[in-house]
Amino acid sequence: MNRIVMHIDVNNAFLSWTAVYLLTQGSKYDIRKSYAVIGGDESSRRGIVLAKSDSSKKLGIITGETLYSARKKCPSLRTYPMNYEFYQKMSNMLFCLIKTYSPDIEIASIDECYLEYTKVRNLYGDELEFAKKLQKEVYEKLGFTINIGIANNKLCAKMASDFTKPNKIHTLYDNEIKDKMWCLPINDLFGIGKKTTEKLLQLNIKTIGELANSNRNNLYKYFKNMAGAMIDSANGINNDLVISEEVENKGLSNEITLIKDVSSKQDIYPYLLKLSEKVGIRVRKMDKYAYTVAVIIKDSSFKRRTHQKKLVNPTNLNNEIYEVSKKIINEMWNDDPVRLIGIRLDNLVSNINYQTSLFENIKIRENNTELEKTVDKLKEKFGDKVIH
DNA sequence: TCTGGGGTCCTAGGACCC
DNA sequence: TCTGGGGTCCTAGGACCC
Repeated sequence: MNRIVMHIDVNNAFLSWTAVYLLTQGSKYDIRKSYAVIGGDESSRRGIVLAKSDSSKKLGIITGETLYSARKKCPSLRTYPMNYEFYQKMSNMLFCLIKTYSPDIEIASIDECYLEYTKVRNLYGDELEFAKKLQKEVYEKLGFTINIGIANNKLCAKMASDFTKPNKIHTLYDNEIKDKMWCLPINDLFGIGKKTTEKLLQLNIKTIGELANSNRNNLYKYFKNMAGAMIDSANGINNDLVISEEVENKGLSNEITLIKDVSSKQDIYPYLLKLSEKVGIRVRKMDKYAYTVAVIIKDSSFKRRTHQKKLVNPTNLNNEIYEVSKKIINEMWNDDPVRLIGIRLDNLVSNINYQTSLFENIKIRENNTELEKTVDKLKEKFGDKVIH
């Protein structure tokens, strides 16, 4: 029997969820039916479109563009702020509902997941009928619409859920790939972004079909090891499994766009301190230690740079992260204006094997970790200001 | 009052070792 | 006396995704 995989995707997730939120707050007005977007805060230089309604989309507004530019396309545009906590709640409710049918789902992001249907087909029958029922149930219980893609593997299911929106179900079985996918422009293929699209167009490869039938050796010259994977994708070939266990993050980062460009060490240090605390809390919560600390900066022309340091002994202490990040910024930065600053922790491990520390030092560090964890809990309970 | 924040994976070069 | 080849680790940057 053929494998059956579904990809389930919330339509305009952030905007739909804010619409649901406003309706539960008694609003009589559904922002999904108007010229609306979810946008960042312009006064703190985060003014971009994060999600848009279908009518905004029809006017050419795209995710990622500035609100300034979106407003030029639609002067009457209404913008709403993010409500991340509520989004997380809606996301959890959606996945819980889907899990009542099968535990075999992979959460791919806050608003999409894969469902391995092969094993439960005996239970629920025809996949198309099942998808219709699921779609209806989600709308009735949670108040928003989803797209469902049905195919014989993850990639094709993902492609299918993206065909037309909203509230649609599409199939892209192996025998439909030529008809339904090969006519699409090359940038519609999952994994092909802006840069690769530009290169492919230069080679006169414009559609997924043209990529599917390209010469492997020829493409190898331009894309190296990527070439084979690209051609396979274009042919709808994909063997990825639906992985239901939650995989732990490989690393974690926090970054912040500054209200104003900063060009002195003294002004950047307080941000580094704040970020050290933020990533510190997160890594301690995971019960992990980081071997690598990286500092990320974005300059006034939006060029990103990173520098990192590998530690002899991994850490999860605010103060150690802060001291290392100060060292890094001093090495990498000569006070040119900076727009964004971030800290990333990588090479996370669960256990510490101290290479150089004496027993007493280990004791002290373990005590510090315990102390900081206690502070984390107090802050969580009573707010940031409880301890100075 | 122009351009977010959080991730993943891959590549290429240099250092170092045998 | 005149330069191989393979492997690993580390670093910086790029591409992509939501």
